[in-house]
Amino acid sequence: MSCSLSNQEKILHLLKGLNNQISPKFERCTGISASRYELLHQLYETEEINQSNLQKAVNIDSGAITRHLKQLEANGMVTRRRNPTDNRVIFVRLTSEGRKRIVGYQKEKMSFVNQMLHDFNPEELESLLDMLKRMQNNISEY
Amino acid sequence: MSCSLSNQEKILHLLKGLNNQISPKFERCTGISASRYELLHQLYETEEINQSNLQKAVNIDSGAITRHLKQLEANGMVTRRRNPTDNRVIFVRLTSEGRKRIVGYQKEKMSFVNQMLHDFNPEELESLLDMLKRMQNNISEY
DNA sequence: CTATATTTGTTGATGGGTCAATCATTGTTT
DNA sequence: AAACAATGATTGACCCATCAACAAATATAG
Repeated sequence: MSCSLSNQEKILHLLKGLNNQISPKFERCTGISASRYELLHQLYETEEINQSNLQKAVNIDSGAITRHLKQLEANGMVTRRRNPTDNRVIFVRLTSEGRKRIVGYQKEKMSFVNQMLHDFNPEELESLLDMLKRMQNNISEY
Repeated sequence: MSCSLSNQEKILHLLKGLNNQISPKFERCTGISASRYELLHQLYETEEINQSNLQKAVNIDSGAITRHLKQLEANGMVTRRRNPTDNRVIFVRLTSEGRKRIVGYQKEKMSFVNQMLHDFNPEELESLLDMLKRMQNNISEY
């Protein structure tokens, strides 16, 4: 990119490019997409959860949540059942197969993220975390 | 996301979530997608350029470059012509209409990015830039 | 009790990226 | 000159997100 860009513009450009690199490399490294991984990870930590809360945790569209879960269900990684006391709600849980598979994904994911941040010290990690949160907060208000 | 995540994992989650927020909001704010904007901006700064160099500047797949340019061409924003001395190469330039429109996009884009980073001081901007570059470099080697 | 509002989840359409295969053209090697 | 390699661009397939519309169920207001 041209030198005529401000730092703010460069930051935007880098965020976009970084994400475009992360997506396919994460999937190649771990064998699963980032959103699928997050869904499974959330289910690993919570015995059972409804789709609405999963959606809030993973932070993507509810339509996308449904599609992911349907495919994970077809793959035998999760099960879904309707809440008998509120038929709007669908509960989701990991199958034992899913519980087994998440362990390998976690290792690969840690490997990937540690590589990405291998030369960051703890202060930098805290600082980066803070800045990312602030940016997210700043554009939430848009 | 659960408190059981390390800072590295939180950073990855935030990067992903941030980008998912930036994409639609950038487009809503400016009226054009981020990649289209970058393509047009690159053409604004260079009288004429081939697609291969555009692809390097904007950092997306050459197939995506072709698709974007074909639509921009259909919209009357750019023109494309084959290099008479090397028939593999296609040159692209902004039309006068495109040149006119980019100005408005630039203003809106600056508005968007200034909002996103409104509470960052110059040291933080430099620091963030440096960290994003290092992450990009770290995963390039993956 | 009825009407209205809200919530949860589903589906279709769309846009944007990657991956891979392909074609045409040019460059390099033998 | 011919064979092979590399380059630039195109296209198809696929994945993933958003947006919007919708249906069913529950909650709330009157």
